[in-house]
Amino acid sequence: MSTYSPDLGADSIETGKRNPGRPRDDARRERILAAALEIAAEDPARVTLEQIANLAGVSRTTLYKWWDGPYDMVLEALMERTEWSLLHAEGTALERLHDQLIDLVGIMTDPATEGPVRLLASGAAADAETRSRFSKTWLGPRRRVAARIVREGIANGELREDIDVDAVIDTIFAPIYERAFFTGAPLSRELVDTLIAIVAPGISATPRQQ
Amino acid sequence: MSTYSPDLGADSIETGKRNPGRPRDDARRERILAAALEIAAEDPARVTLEQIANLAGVSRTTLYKWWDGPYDMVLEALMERTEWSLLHAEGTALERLHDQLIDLVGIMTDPATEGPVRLLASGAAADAETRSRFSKTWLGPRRRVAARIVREGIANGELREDIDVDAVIDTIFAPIYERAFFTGAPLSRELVDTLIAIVAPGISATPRQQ
DNA sequence: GAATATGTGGACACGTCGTACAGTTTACAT
DNA sequence: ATGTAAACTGTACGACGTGTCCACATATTC
Repeated sequence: MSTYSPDLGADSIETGKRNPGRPRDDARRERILAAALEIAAEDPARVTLEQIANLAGVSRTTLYKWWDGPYDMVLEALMERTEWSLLHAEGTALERLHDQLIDLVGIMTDPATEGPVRLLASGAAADAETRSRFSKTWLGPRRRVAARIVREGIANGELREDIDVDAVIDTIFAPIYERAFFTGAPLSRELVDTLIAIVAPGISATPRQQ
Repeated sequence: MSTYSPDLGADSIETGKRNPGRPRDDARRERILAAALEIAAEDPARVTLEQIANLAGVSRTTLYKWWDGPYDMVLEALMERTEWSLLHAEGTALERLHDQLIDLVGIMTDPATEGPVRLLASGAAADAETRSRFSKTWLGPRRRVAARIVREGIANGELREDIDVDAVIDTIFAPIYERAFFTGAPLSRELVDTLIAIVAPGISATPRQQ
């Protein structure tokens, strides 16, 4: 039900008015999200409402009030801790795509975020509704940044005009996910270099000859 | 524990001897695998030992004897029904890779196999041991076929000598899986064409100019 | 103090899991 | 025929997570 819940029960900034009743304890909320993320990082199989409630020192009932379930909590927690990866740097389109891939490799390599993302992906693969949630919330923002980079590259003549933006993004991002989720093959900066090198000639307006 | 169990309890071909005791009922085994696959296709959330046992008209105890759990059964059943996709056709390396991609799209589009593969992928993303099982049993054979095609392409001068075979395979296969499992974006022959077109200039020995 | 919303803790029925065990069925061997 | 061995059945059990309910305590506003 809740997706983000930014400042529920807290002051309404515009009106300066408070809702009647006991306000939501924000420290509690953060403890809960931290607990969910920590358990997801250590052992995805142990991500359960009971375990999260225990680790956060909170009643299980409270979790039901604010979240749909463990998936919901991990998604919300992860989003807050990976906002940094949505900033885009300077340079050519290929360089900026390269940087974004490096960020993704960083997330999938960091023990604190690797497990949680795996858990989310697992849910997405299994259930259609969860899949659209994962797609919208996790993949969406990243794909939008990449799409913007590609379109700017097309506009300034660096990239070909006739490329399929979505397919290009798939081509460079999907291998990272496949390795992390399915093959278990290592992720590295070299891999990112290689992926970009494979795709570059096919999307550059003036393909390099060699 | 069991991965394939080809002819346990049946005649040992070499010796012509039978193990003592009641032989395994093969019809029963097939009913069980069919049931597992059918439920996985219809509703992955309902893939449970009890449901499979009921649909197959079999005792739950029997399932424990031969398989580790539902995952095991679906994997075994799916492998038997997708053997056809491991045959490789004729043509240039790019054409053969194209055909293999089409086969994969076929599997991920067929309602009978789409759900099961999703279930397997979901388990792989969540658990390390399951991941290596999925990688070895499902992805492995497909990647080996693709790797062979790429290496032959290199050998006969169609493809560049300095390409990273694994990375190339990732680049064209991973987008199919990402769409099926995560974004929910449609799979089509056109997508396969597009993917090949993006990668082709980067791996061809004599890149096409346009 | 009254009203209101958050948070607690215990209880319940439900479903799945993994294991155990006694009993039956089906084959082979003598 | 009788015995042996392994497949298969049916049932039961404890453990665990889920989802929901309810009475009660706590914090804040009006």
